[in-house]
Amino acid sequence: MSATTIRDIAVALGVTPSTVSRALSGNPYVKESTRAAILKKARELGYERNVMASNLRKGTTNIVGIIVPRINREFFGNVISGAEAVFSEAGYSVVICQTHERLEDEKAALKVLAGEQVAGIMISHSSETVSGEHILDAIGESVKLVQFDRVIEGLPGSIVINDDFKGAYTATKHLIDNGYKRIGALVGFMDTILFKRRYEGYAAALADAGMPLDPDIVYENTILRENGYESTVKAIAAGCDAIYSSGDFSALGALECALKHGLKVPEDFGIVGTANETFTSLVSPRMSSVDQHPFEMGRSSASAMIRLLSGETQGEEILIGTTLVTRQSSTR
Amino acid sequence: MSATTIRDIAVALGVTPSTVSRALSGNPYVKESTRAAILKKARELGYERNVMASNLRKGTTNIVGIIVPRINREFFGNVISGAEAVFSEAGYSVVICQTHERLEDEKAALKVLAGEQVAGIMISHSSETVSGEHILDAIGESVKLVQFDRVIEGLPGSIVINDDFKGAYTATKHLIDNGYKRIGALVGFMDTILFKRRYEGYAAALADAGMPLDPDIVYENTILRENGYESTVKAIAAGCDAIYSSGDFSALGALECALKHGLKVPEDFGIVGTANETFTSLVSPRMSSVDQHPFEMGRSSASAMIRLLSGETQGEEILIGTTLVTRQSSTR
DNA sequence: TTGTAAGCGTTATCAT
DNA sequence: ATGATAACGCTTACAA
Repeated sequence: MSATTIRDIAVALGVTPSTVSRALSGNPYVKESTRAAILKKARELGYERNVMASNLRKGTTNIVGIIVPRINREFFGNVISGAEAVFSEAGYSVVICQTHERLEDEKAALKVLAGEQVAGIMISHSSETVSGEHILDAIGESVKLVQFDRVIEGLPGSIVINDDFKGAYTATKHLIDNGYKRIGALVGFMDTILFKRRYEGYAAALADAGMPLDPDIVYENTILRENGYESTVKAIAAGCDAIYSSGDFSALGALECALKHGLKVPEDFGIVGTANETFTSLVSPRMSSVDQHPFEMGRSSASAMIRLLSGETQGEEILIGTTLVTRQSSTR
Repeated sequence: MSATTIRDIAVALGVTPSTVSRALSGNPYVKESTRAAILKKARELGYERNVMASNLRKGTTNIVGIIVPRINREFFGNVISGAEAVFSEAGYSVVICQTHERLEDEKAALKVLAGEQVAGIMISHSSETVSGEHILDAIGESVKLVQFDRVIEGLPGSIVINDDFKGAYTATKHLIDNGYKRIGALVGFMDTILFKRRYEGYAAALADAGMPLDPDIVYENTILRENGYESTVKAIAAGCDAIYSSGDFSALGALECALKHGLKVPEDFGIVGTANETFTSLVSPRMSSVDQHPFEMGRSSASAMIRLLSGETQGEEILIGTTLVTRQSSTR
C-alpha cells in the first residue's frame, strides 16, 4: 500500500490534481465548497504532502542546515534547541552538522548541505576558520546564511552575536565593585571577534574605574581548564586578586588554582567566568558567570533566517543581551 | 546560473542522460573510458546529484530522523553525536527532533518525520510515553525503527540499551567492597524498563553479598537533584551509610545532603551515580559514576539502523557495556 | 473557478 | 554498452 497522492484525492472527488494542489496550498482561486470537500477527503485518506516532489518542483527545500563546532556542548546544544523550536514551528526541517573545530570538517559539512539543497545555513565557525572563502565557494547565490556567535566579517546574510563587550564590561565592573584591586583576564583567540570584544569590554571597565590596563596580566589563548590553571599560576605570582575569564572552563581552572594556592574564594580571590555552564552552579564555591542566553540566540538566529528566506531583509546584525549571574566566587 | 545536471554533462559529452546516470551510480554496464570521461566532466562542471530528484524517483530518502527528549542533555547530545558520525559516513542525513519529555511533542515529531519521508527513525521516548501505538500509527510499514536507551516493548525494529543491570550491579558491589554496610538506592520510574533493570542490578548485588534488600531504603521516582536531596534525608535517618543512585543529578542531591548533615564523603558516607555527567568530575569530592558510553550507543544505534535499512536484519537487541568510573565519593 | 499540459532531475525498463 | 522513453508527485502558466 503506497501513500495517498493528490491524484487519489482528485479521482475520489472527480476533480483534477491541479485543483487539489491549489486547495491544499491555500490558493484563493478555489471555491470554498470544493476546498472543504478536498480537505475533508485528504484527512480521510490520510494524505501527507510528498515533500520531495513538492520541493523538486518548486526548486527549493524547506530544510535549514545548522553547522556547529560540537553539538554536545551546552551552549551549542541550547542554541540548536532554540533554533529548532522556531524552525519547526515555521515548517522547516533542520539538519545538523558538526565540525569538531576543524576547517576540513566545516568544508565537508557545507558540501553535504549544499547537496541537500538546503534553503539556508546557520553556522558558528570552527576555531580553525579565519576566512570565509570556503563558504562562498560552497553555497550558491540562493542559499541564505546566518552566522551566530563565532562569526566572520565580509560574508553575506545576517549575524547574531552576544553583546560580548557589555557582558565582559559588566563582569569586570562587578569585580571592581566588590573591591578587587588587580584583576587579570583570561581571554581567547584575539583574532576571533567575539574574544576581542570581550577583551575590550574588560579593558573599558578598568578604564572607566580609573584602573590601569596591565598587558602582563592578560592571558591570551586561554580556553581550556588546564590553560586557565596555568595562567592563573602566573596571575597570582603577578599579584592579581581576581580573574575575569571569557570562558567557564578556564575560569574553573582558575578556581582550582586559587584554592590549591591556599587562597580563599571569594575572600582572597574573585572569579567570574563566561557561558554559565551548568557546572558553574555545582562547583564550590559556586561560580559567577556571564549567561549568554543561548536558547534566545537560537531563536533569534532562526527568526533572522526566516526573514532572509522570505526576502524581508538582505541581512541584519542582531545583538543578544547577556546577564551576569553572580554567585559566591565573586561576591564578598 | 542554475546547478549542473546530468543532462548538461550528457550534452557536453554527446551521450545521453541515462549513460551519465549509470556512470555516476556505479552501474557496471558502462565502458570504462566513458565512465572516466563522465566523472571528469562532472568534476569539471561541479556537478552535485540532486538528492530530491533522485529520492523522488527511487521512492526513498536517505534521511534518518532522531527523536530525543532533549538535545541539550549531555547524554543525548553524545548519542546524537555518535549516530551522526556513522550516518553521515554512510551517506545519510539526520533530522533531529525533541519531545521535551512530552507525549504530544513526540507524536508531532513522528508526524513531521513521516512527512519528510524519512527512511528510518531513531527514538528515545519521552517520560510520558508508556505505550507504542502512536508510533505504529505514525510510521508506515517501510519506515525502520531503532529505539535506544528508553525503549518500549512490542514494537518492530531494533533496540539499543545499556547493560543497566550490570552497571547497577557493579556500582553497588563497588560500594559493598568499600565496606559500606547499609546501602540505599535512588531509583527512577519503575515502569520504565531501564530503571527497573538498574533496580534489579542493585538488588542482585546485595543478594550476592548476602545483604538484605530493605524496601524502606529504596526511593522511587527520584530523578532530580531536589528529589535526591530529600530522599537522602530519609536514607540517613534510616541509618544508611551509602547511596547507589540511578542518576547523577539525584546523586548530586545526595552528596549535598550528606555534606550538609556533617557527614564526611567518602569516609562516613559513600555515593555512586549514573551517567558520568561532566559535572561529576568537577564537584568535590569528585563523584563516582557509571559511564554509559553514549557516543558508542549512538554509533551502535546508527549501525543497527543501517542494517535494518539494508534488510540485513529485521530487528536485534544490542547491549552497550557500562564502565564504573570510581572517584573519591565512594573510595575509601 | 477549474482543467490542460508541461516539467523539476533522476532512474528503471525496454530496446538497440 | 548505450539510447529512448516513461515515470516519481507535485506545481504553475495558460487556456477555458
